[in-house]
Amino acid sequence: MAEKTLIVITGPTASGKSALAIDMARQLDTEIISADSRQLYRDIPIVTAQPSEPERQGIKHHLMGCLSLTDYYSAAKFEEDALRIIDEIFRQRDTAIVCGGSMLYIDALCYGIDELPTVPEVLRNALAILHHEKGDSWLLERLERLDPTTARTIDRNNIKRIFHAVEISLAAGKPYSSLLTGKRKTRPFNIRKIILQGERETLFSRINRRVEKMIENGLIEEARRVYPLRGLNSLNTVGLKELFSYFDGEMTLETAIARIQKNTRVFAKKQLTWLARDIHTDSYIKTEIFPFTL
RNA sequence: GGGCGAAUACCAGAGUGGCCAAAUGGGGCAGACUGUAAAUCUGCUGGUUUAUACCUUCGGUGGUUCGAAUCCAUCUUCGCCCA
Repeated sequence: MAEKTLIVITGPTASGKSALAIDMARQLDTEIISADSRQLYRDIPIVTAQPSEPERQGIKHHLMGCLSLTDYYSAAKFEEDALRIIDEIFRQRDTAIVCGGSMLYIDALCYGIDELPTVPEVLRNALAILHHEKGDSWLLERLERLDPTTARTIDRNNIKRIFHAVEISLAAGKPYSSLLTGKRKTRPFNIRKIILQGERETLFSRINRRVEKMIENGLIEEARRVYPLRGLNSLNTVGLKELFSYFDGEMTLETAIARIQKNTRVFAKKQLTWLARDIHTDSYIKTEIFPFTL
């Protein structure tokens, strides 16, 4: 059996990942798996910059536009889904392509993510109510009792993380920290990672242009359609939340658009920070740097 | 021509004798990240390679004072009002 290779294409938002992936997929006659926590959802193709049918050039795209906005998803699920799809692709071909900018997802796929119990919804809701009633300090106390190790190192202001550590500890019946192995999994295939990089200025102007194009393509209408569901996590997304504020009369359209551009730049910077660390971390994964594509 | 008000760090904007290199917000920069990650959180943002230290800053100049972003005089610019 020939060697199997997974090509992972990543980089900051608007760096041209999708175009490169489609190009490579066509040349290698294979399929694409999206690694993007927002492209997963249908109903929001414009903000998430999902390539249109003609842009896809007949290339099959997995994990894109397949969830409903109310669906729950996670990096662990992504690992599972992506591995399953990759396995299917490898039955026919020697290469598969993963493309996306959700760095946690990509790490989950490349290195694995520790197994944690699924938190029952009843437990999560009950905890949320208690937290709401008793406050942050109560939650921290719970964590100190349930998982002193995590309590010692966790960022005390990051309530979301604290909440998570508590709910996992409760669901597992043991400390959250004890479930973390700190070990990287290896995959039964080669991984070749391609990171798109370029001048910060170039990237920022690409972002600005792309946002303008999204508006032209009907972003406002898209946002308006999902506006009633605005509380959903899937809609806590750059490009939507700003327009929701505009709908609420909190800012002008012009301001909202400027804020989308700014928040997208901030998002891109976070991705770059992640990538910088990624590049400097020892890894058995072969990494190449490519320039932005046109 | 006369009267009043304003001028603060990249921007907006507090501060009205010492606790002020100067609140707060925005913007910018840097970072963390193992189950909602386009999320969530953190640090820095006058200079001096380190600083509980020194230097330079609050429109300009000159004063008062042990001490001034803060008080006085004067000049400049901007806004408002009366002509």
